Amino acid sequence: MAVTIQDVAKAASVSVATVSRVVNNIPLVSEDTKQRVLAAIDELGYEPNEVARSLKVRKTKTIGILLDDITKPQYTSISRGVTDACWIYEYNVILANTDGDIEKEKKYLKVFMQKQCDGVLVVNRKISDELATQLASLKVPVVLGAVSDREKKFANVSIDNRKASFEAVEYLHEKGHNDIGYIMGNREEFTVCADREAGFWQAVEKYGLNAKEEWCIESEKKKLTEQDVKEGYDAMQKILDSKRLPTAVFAANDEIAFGAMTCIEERGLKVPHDISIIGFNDYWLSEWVKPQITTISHPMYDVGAVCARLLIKKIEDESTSIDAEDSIVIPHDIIIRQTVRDLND
Amino acid sequence: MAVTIQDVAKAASVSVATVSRVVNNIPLVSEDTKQRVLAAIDELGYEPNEVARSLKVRKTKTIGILLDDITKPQYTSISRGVTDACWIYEYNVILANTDGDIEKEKKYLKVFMQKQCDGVLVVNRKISDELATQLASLKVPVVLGAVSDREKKFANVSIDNRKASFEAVEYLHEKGHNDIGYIMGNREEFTVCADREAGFWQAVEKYGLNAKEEWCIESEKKKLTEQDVKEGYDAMQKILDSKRLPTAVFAANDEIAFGAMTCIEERGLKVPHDISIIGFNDYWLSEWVKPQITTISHPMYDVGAVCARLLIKKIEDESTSIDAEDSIVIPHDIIIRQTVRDLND
DNA sequence: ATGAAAGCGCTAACAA
DNA sequence: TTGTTAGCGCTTTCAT
Repeated sequence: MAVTIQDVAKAASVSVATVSRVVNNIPLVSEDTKQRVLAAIDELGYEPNEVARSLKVRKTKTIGILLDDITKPQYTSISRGVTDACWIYEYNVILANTDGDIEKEKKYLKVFMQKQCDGVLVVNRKISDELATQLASLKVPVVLGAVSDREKKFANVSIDNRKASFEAVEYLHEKGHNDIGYIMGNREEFTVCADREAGFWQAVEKYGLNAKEEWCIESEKKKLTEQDVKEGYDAMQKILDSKRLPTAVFAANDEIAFGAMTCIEERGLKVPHDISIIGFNDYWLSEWVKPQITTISHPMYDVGAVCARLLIKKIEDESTSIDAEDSIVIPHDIIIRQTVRDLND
Repeated sequence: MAVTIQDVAKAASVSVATVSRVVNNIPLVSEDTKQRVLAAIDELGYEPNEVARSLKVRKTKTIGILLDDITKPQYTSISRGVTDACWIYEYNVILANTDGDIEKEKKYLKVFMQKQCDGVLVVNRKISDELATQLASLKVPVVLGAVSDREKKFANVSIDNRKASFEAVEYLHEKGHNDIGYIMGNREEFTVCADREAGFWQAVEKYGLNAKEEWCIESEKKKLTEQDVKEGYDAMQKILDSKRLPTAVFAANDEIAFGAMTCIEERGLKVPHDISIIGFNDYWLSEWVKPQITTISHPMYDVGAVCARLLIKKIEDESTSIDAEDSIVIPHDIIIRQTVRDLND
């Protein structure tokens, strides 16, 4: 049987109220009794029972995080950012992998509520309408990480994917590329892909680029578990089968870019001599493969940390405004390495 | 104000005890009242307050997991295995990244206890004596994942690292390699490295191999955040600077192997023609780089899942035996690919 | 400055 | 089969 506040009170010959005061650093306790209580706490090895405290104060100092799959590098970094920020504010995080399965999402959300989480973070490939409905019905703050809902009802923190990919294509254009393609994840399933695709087409239009249909491959894949590298490899096969080739291809992420490059080399072509590649996310691998991949940075750790901070702020401010006005945009960068050839030379 | 069991009782015109019975599926409730209660629950949207329940039953159905850094691929997979297993048994996991910092470890352990976690999982590069002391003083079950403590006091689940690396070297020997080296993580800081090194020397001794001192590089690095690839690259530089070269090098993990291979190629040598490489862990990358890396599989997902299962078993069995008798060994395999040359041909 | 006491939402004897 | 009631360990008025 663990030692309780009662035991401490008895040992220090004070009331439980007094012990509670010293534990919570509430003034109004004479230095003398405070020391007596502290001594008793120390001697008995008393640890406050957070469960009892939570029940009383109706706050658990824990947040739930709904995550597609922590195994995907992007999500891993985000989760690290989240836990680090929570560590600072003394919150705990309950982790839930859902694989984008709405049933799991609902179940976990229910658990979060039963466990009286103070808020929930969602880091998903996309926010389905059904999930949005669920989230809207919660009585605690919600923040989305690296994703946004269709209706923009929830606060989210993310980079500007549309703008970033616009800039990537603009960069390609500056380097003299006018025949370009892309390899994208499934637009319906991955919100970031829809955004990145939009930016792509926006740049194509603005600069009058030539993006033939057979150079633009959108993945069918729905599941997150399939290997992105393989996907990039397969997509590039298709692109290389077309009669004319693009001079550059924009990949939705670096793993896809890597797979695409592998395919290109296997077919006896050279990157960037024959085809230029630009990736996305700046995965550590990109610096180590040959040639090093030119890409867009995506500071996921920051996304996670800012996410958590925003959520905690909402929790503690009791500001019930669960709308996108609080959304935060994290800056990105273009990382120039070796996979884009300058055609102007 | 959330709806409580009281509200439901009132709405269904029964006592709270009855409501509690139907919520917890305790028989002895007439079908008739049961339906009335269920209807009331449904209508009011009642969700049981787990915090109150936990306080009463002295079980929280949550476990704490102390993790070095979830960002490292090995640990990521383990954590996924853990959460998946917990999902099945309806446990929740509170995640703590400690970076191997004893202060953080102590702090988090304290939090785990205050939150009344039912058990704790430790997935660290090593169990320091101080951490072992802390763990031993807990009144809840402890299980170690992919690591063991010096005194083997705690149950752990892991592959047999010593045996696996013995087999790796044995394989090298079978292929005609007698001049071999290794690139290892710091033995003091990483328990697996100490084990893998032991297996290495055991094989060297058994087969009378030649493992020159300058071919055996042990990393100085203490921090987990430094890039393994870079480490492998730098270590290989040193090896290639020696007067005579080994015919094969055993790398402590695939990232190190990859870095080493990069270095070898940059110096104008070929893998496996000039130097063979064998890695460890079977990281996804190994199948995609050229040449594909021969390696030892390390099913971390399984380690995590089994870990969690064992911990939950201990929790629910109330079996207070916190000793290594419960330890579980996960099987490994050697994955033959393209980086080991057969010198017998 | 300190204590008494009510109660957070739930479970589990015990009674009826 | 159902209800009454006493806590679980803590915080927080309200008295003193």
